[in-house]
Amino acid sequence: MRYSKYFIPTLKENPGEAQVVSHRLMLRAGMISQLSAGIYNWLPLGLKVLQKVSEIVRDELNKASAIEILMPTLQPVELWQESGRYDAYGAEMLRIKDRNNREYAYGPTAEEVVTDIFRKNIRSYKDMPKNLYNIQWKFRDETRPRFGLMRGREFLMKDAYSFDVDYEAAKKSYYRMFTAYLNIFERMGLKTIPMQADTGPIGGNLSHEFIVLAETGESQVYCHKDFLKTDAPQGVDFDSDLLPIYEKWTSLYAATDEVCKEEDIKKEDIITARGIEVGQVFYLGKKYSEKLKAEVLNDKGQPVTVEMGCYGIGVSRVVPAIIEASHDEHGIIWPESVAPFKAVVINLNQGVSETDKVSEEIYQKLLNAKVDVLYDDRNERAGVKFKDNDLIGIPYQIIVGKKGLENGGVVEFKTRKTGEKETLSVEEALNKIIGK
RNA sequence: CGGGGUGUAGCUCAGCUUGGUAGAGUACCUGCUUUGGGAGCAGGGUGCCGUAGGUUCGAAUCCUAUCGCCCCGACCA
Repeated sequence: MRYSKYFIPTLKENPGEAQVVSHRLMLRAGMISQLSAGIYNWLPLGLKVLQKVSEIVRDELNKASAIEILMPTLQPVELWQESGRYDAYGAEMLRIKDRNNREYAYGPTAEEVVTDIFRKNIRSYKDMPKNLYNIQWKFRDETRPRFGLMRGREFLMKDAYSFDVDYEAAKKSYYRMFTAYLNIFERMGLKTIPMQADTGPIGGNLSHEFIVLAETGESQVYCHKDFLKTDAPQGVDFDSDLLPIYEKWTSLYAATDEVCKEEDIKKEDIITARGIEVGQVFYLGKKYSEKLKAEVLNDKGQPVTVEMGCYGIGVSRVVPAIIEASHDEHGIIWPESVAPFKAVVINLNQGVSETDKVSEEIYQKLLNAKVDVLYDDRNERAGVKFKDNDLIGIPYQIIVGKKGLENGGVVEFKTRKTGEKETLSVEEALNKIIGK
């Protein structure tokens, strides 16, 4: 992509409305712009990151045998009346009437709709288990939206729902999602810790919040220090017994400020940190299947009400969470897996035939190698280009300048994360990118 | 929803106390110079001073209402 033909409206100054670092940086990097309270436009750079995050979620869920569907944003309120949540959900649910005065909800979540899909299509235990998910815009009419996308009213959420014939099977579904979540966040370059969460009226202990550790996180969390050196499992066979993985990750202490106990957090090896919740897994039992009569016949030919679980990831919230966990005073530092571009070619002397020629050549070779590359071909001074590119945080910069070309035909290879600059030949610089 | 703040140029903000021609920096446009860390000089204002009433000879400024946005709290992916 040529920067001169693209659309990245960066800001030199901090917008007044943004207080938290991720919000400020997303606005300044031209990723998003605010349309209304808690409602944002996704500009090209922001959209690319959102898509990369979505793709990782999708890929890992598919590996765990979840099946993607797409449910509408608008849901007839009759389903909510049937589940009993029409009144319970309150003012957070945005209600809309159509021209025939029929009432709809802009879905804040989709238990009712997905259960309806299940009950209308699945009749036998032989067709179980099933895990259906979608990545769809949700709306919750928060009384006070804040922190940019971290707590907007409209947000992109991945919500998965498992259906099993009995509790034992439901637990296995839970472990599958639990394990998939470890992999998902690891791939995004995030240090995430599952923490025991409140299960409310359902009871039991099968609910975990996935908390990203970030110095500027919104809430105080406590966890065993060994979590810092625990890596997500690799190459998991999702048909195997996942209980050991689950136990490994839940045996160590981890709790948010809301649920922790005074005596626990004072123990040795427990560290204090800041965190952001990016996902939650939850065993639902028969809460919705009972109300909505989602039943199948078991192997004895008897009808049983199915066991459900729900599993959310705030996809649009993950983006600022990554920024909170990965930035410096110059701007964003994207982990490679979610970066809007893998590399940027910065031509410091646009219009000078030699630098134009070499920059163009590097750009074309990277394109040919299927590298998602940005070419900063703007007619701007070097300083502007350095500042903008550090701000938008693309992992690798290949800097092409007159000086280097005259001085042995070299370019600079800069790693955004470390700030390290290496002087390399064009060939070497290309290999650094293509080889990765 | 309780408490506080704020709305003036694309952005950051001054002007309001004490009413009298709409401002600065930056961005943007033109020209010349410059060209490796947000350049210099010269020229250009792009504005329903959130909106609606009111007071006044005269309102960005005072009064009333209303809307938007931000922050703290309660609440939450």
